[in-house]
Amino acid sequence: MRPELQKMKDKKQHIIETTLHLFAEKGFEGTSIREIAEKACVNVAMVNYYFGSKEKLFEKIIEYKSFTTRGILDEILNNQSLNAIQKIEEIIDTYVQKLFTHRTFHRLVHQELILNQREALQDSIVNNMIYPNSLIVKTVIERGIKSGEFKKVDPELTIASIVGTINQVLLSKKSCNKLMNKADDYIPYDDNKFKKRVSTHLKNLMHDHLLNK
Amino acid sequence: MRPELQKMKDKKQHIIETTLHLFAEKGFEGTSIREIAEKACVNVAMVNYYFGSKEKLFEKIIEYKSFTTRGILDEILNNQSLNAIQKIEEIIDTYVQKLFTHRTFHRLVHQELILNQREALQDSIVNNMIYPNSLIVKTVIERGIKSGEFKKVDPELTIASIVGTINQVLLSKKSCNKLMNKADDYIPYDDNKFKKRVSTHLKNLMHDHLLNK
DNA sequence: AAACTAATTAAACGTTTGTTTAATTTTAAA
DNA sequence: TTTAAAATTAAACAAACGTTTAATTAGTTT
Repeated sequence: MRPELQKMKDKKQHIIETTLHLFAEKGFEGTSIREIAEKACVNVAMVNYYFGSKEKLFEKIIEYKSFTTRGILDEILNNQSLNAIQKIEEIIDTYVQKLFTHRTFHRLVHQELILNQREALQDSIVNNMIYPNSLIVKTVIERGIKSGEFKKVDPELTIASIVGTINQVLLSKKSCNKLMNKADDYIPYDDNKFKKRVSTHLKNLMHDHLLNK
Repeated sequence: MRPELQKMKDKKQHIIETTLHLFAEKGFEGTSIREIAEKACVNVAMVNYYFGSKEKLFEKIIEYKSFTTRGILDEILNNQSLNAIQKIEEIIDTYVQKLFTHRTFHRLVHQELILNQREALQDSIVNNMIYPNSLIVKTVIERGIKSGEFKKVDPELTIASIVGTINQVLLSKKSCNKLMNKADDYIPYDDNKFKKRVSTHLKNLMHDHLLNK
């Protein structure tokens, strides 16, 4: 029973990965189960056999993928050897790294947030993914303000500026390339120099904005 | 023929407005023509009679709505009585005002950018809406740098920070309220105090980031 | 008032959708 | 090797989809 169960898990994961990319490219409603089955090389019925329904498959994707993206920020928050601005820098590096690497998943999450469908799923995204992370960053900023290391900024909107900048760049390859004066076929997200450029900009921005001078 | 044509135009506009909200809430594929017809109180066939197809209706919405959101930034750029940082402040006010007011439309645009469907439409959005505006802001920043009023920042990513911050807040009511510690039924986008808060934060951020001290 | 065009309708078109069924094959345990 | 459960399949399901048709009503022009 063991190796069989393993195979099933592989197949389930394979369907999840395939569907993630299809959903991110074409949207939930824009992707048919037959399309998923074809691209994942499984029978149409297998999707419902494994996941129950298209919507439950969606929820499984969010659940499965958000599990892999958690818990790194906590370490930064509690790292005693870093001062406030160093923590912010670490947070920026972490966000850039994570969001760039898992950009397909984050596109899907954004799609789901923008739409007013599937309220439970939206709640789960906000409460389990977005809010806990924001809270950690907010704590870092507020402690920095309290200790006098930071100016009295707007903590919540400062977070929005960090995450929003990255999201703006990840939004679409086409709009990113146009803004950056790159060729249409350039893939900025695989370019480490570009990643570095984004995190450098954000660190400069936060230095200017947060530090008392 | 005059009043009849007028009536038709009203009906077309009415369908456009109705569809805009449906598309923004449920997505293009998630909205059926029958739903549109019902909500707009017209016969199902009228949509195809007026617009030819669902996709052409989509293009008309983008075309119609982007026409109403153009040409304000040019005035700021060419206003001789403003210095560079004052122009940035005006740009921030304009962006906050415009994006908050037309947030339904901008959600739709973002959806379309995030998806890799309908390439022509995406091109049109990038080339006719996003790029021209970015170019103006970029020019303001670059002139500010040249004149010594601004530090040598990354112009493109500074734009991403301005627009990205606003978009982050506009992304979803739920995530915005959670981040801002507001009640679930609070509508931040209709609250002028919140609008003011966003533009104040952005002006502070840009002061810190751009100005030579 | 007649003639013509545009607007509107209900009904039907063929596809595609997500899902289910029932039969078959594969797999692991007895 | 038999047996029972799990995995896989092709086929079918009703419902919903975007779109078209053909008939009717409304409006304008002559």
